Amino acid sequence: MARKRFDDSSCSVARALNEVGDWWSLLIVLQAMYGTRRFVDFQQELGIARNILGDRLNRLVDNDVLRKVDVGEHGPRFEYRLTDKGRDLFPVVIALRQWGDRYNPCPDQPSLDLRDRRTGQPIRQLEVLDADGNPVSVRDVMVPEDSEKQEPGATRRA
Amino acid sequence: MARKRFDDSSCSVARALNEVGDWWSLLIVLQAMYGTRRFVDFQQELGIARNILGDRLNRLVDNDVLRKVDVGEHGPRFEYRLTDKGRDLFPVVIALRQWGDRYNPCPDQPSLDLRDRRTGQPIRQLEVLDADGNPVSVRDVMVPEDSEKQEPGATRRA
DNA sequence: CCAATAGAGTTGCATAACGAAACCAGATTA
DNA sequence: TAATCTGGTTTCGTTATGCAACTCTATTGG
Repeated sequence: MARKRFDDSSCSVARALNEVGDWWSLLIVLQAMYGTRRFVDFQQELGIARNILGDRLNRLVDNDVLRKVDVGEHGPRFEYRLTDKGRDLFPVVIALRQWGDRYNPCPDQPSLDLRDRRTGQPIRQLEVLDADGNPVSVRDVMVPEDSEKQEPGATRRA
Repeated sequence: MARKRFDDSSCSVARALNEVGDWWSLLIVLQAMYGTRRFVDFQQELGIARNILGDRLNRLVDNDVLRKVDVGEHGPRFEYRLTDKGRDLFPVVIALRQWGDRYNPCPDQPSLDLRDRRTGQPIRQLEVLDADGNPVSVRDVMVPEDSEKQEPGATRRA
């Protein structure tokens, strides 16, 4: 049977995964953040099969994560560029990178050292904060009583 | 052919996706964060097929994201609980949730209102910050010259 | 004591998704 | 005119996924 989809799920995480939750989509977005824009470049840098790449690019364009731009002055040339929506996946990518660096560091290479281009400062560890700036862990989180109709089980431990 | 794997990829994002990058794993982790612990509960709350659930749970246990605990006082009873590694996926989940809330809000329901249990404060939007606390966007990021051997294309735009 | 029920899976089968390589088509270069 | 480049689509065989049915242990009800 087909993969299950979550377009109509009440859970926004599920809906997000619907768009970028497969094996390749987030890696394509990541590659786009590195500056890759053309079909062949995605194909070579990711080592993805071309049919899959075509399918994923189309889907990302459909979902407004990428924009397909015709830059063909001589011959067919297209570029896939991040939209604002795509660019806003940055925290997701960074969160995954930091998690991967922490728990699955590459044995023979140091972690990628990302820095702010202007200040030269390294990037801080992502933290979930409350409005006052206090760090919030999984266990600290709750859903107010009068708005817990969405997620099954959300009341118990949120 | 089988899905491509990235165990040995130099990219920590790819390695992270290797462990939680499929359709179900992150949703299982999310559900675990809500407090779900038993096989049947995961099955019912997620609507996942039992064989797939079994496979994913095993894989998450293998990867040390979940811990399988035998709580069988009378009859076989197991619980799948988050490890520290699993709990540290919290920022990833929150980042996805905020992205989903922003770009794919549920038409008929408000977004889940997560708050700090103690302070009652809502959770702040995740931001990527540099060491000084300045927000950093995709375009601001770079990789220092002497450490850019890891990711193809990382130099151009990081 | 026997039947029914629950928890935790496993097995079998059909279908959809994936991956590799071949193929196609317009435009450019040699 | 042939070879090449870009951007795909097609074909085909292998996996993965999903559903339903089945297993096995243990508890509960009568």
